[in-house]
Amino acid sequence: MTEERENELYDLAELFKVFGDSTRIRILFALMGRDFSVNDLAAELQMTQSAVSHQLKILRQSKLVSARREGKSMIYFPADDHVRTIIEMGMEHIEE
Amino acid sequence: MTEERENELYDLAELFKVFGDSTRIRILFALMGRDFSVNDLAAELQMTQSAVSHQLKILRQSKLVSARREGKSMIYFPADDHVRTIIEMGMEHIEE
DNA sequence: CATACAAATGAACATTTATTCATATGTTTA
DNA sequence: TAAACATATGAATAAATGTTCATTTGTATG
Repeated sequence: MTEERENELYDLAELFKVFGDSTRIRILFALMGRDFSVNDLAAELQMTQSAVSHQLKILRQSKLVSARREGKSMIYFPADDHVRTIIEMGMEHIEE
Repeated sequence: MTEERENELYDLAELFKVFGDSTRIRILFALMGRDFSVNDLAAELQMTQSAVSHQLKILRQSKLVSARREGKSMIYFPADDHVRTIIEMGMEHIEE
C-alpha cells in the first residue's frame, strides 16, 4: 500500500471519527432541518452551551459546518451537501 | 425530536464510530481488494495478530465483515456492498 | 494422541476524548 | 461606557477505547 494511500485512509478515519459521536450527529441532523444559534442548539439538544460550542468547533474545523454572525448570535449551518449525503448513506445501512 | 429519531441518530453515531479508526479503515480497505486471513492481514498492516483480531471482532459485531473457515485459518471478507459505498463516499469528501 | 499452527480472548495500561466549570472575548443597547 | 447577552476557551475530570502481553480455544497433521 502506498504511503499516499495510507495517509488518505488516515484522513478518512479522521472524517468518520467526527461523525462518530452522538452529540455531533445530533447537531448535524438538527442543522439539516434549519439554521441554529448556539443557544438554540443547546436548548434543542438539552445540553449546555459550552458542550455544544466545543463540538461546533470540531465540526467547523472539519469543514462540516459554517457560521455567520447575526447580532449577538452566531448562526450555524451545514457547510455543504456532503453532510446530508454521508448521513443519509449511513441511515440506509442502519435501516436493514 | 422523537425518541425513535434520537435512537436512530445514536445508532448512526455508533456505525460511524466503527469507521472512525485508522486500523479498522485499513482493514476494510484491504478487504475491499481481496479476502484475507487474520495473519495475512496482520502482516499486510504491520500489526500484531492480536490487535487485528480485536478489531475484526468489532467489525464482525457491526456486520461490516464476515468470515469463513479454511483449514486452520479464518478468512475475512466484506459483509456487503455498504462498506465500499460508505468508504467511497467518505473519499469523495476528502478529495476536495 | 501429541504437537504445531491459527485465531480469539481477557486483563492491564496508556491515550484519547467529551463534558463540566469558571472565565474570557465579543457584540449590542440603555 | 457600563451592563447584559451570546459565544468561545482552557483546565480538570471521568469515561471510552486501542494495543500489548499472556493465555486459551480450535483445527489439522505427523
